[in-house]
Amino acid sequence: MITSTEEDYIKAIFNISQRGKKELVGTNQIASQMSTSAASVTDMLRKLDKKEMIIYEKYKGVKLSPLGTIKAMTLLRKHRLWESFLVEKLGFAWDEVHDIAEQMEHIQSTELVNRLDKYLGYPKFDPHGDPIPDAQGTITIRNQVSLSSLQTGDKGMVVGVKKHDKDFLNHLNQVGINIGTELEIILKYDYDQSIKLNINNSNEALLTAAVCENIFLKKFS
Amino acid sequence: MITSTEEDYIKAIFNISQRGKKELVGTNQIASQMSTSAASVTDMLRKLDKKEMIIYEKYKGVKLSPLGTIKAMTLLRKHRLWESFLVEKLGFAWDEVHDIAEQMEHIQSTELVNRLDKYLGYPKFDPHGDPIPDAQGTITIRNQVSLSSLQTGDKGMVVGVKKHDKDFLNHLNQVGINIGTELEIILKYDYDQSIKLNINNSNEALLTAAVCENIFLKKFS
DNA sequence: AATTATATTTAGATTTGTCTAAAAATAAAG
DNA sequence: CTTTATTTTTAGACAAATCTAAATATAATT
Repeated sequence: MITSTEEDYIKAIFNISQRGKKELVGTNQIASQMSTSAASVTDMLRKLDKKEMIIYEKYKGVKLSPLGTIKAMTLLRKHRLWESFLVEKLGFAWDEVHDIAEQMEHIQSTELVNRLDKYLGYPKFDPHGDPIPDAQGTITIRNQVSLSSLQTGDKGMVVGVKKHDKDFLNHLNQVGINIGTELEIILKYDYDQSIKLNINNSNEALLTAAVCENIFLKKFS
Repeated sequence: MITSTEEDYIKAIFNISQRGKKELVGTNQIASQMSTSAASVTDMLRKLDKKEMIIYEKYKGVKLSPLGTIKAMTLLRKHRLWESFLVEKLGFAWDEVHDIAEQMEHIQSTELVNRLDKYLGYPKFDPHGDPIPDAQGTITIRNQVSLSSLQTGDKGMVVGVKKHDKDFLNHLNQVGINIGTELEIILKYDYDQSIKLNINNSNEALLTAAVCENIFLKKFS
């Protein structure tokens, strides 16, 4: 059996290796991601290595084993399906569901996850636009670009966000940006890469480069 | 904060005190209910006493404090709402949901529970016929009698069961008994109190006294 | 009331996950 | 190619929840 804590480490390793370019993940990276000490991480890496969830080489770093990767995909699947449930069925806002889903993803029952998936109509993306792995662990890749990469005159529709914390999502709510929102770049300032844009053909807004980096769009060709 | 383990102890104490006549619950009772040692129970009782969840007197026994009672009702509410969700929305059978709900009841979020309650239409009883406490902890009492107490000729409708384990519920499935099933006592044998009955005005079945004890009915006057 | 039986608690040890501080290995800089 | 800085691991300790075995308290029985 895998404990809830072990699952959290697997998830952290997966997340870090997704966003970084490097093959191996470092002890300190995991420690800061999980707000714990490097020593605790080392202890856990030993344990996960013995359980064959990771490939671990002292002082070098760590990566998920095939078994660990499957575990990570299952956790991602559960997390994103529960987020979808909370938003679609219970009416939560997209900035309220992360912490609850964080608890629900640890519930052990394959049957439960698969029935939930069916009940939700086999969604391909969660409320933040992240792809939901299917029962086989397969993910639907979408043709998306960062808002940062668009230029003056470009148009597109918001399909996802990179950050999931309350503060960031709340800011988007205030500006009027959501999944499905249509954007048109009125002007991109060379000075600081901030972007003035038109939202759903009505409001205007100015976004900093830091915000733009975290918004994904499907570009209208 | 209350840990998941502490919650399990609170639930056990509540359950034992419900089914027994005595005011105080003993250490050994809790130990056997939770499949653990008496020594572990003593340790935990100290802890729960310090947290003012229980009233504990060495060698005498234990009972829930007002705070502990509220905790127990909340857990019951969560457990039964999740069981309802699993059966009503995800299509699980009533004998498959206990273990999953046992995990889900530990999820911390009052908002989640209340939204779930609303989503389910504020049900008063769960799939086993047990009453679901509302947000204030109030329980709807139902006018029910044990099948054991009925006599030849009596009629009634099944509204609940006392045992929730898979084997027992599976047996009822096989016999054709469910919540809502109508029963008529054809004959109650004096010898061993076993009962021959008619199910939904069609099939016949013979139930032992041990089984009858665990079935609750609303008696037709 | 003394003795036996049962129930409960204490003592001491174990496991899991965590910590701080110190040591060792690797990477970076001169 | 040393020296310095950074990263990682080890050593030792702690809190939570558990265990077994031994001691103590309560209940039951003669």
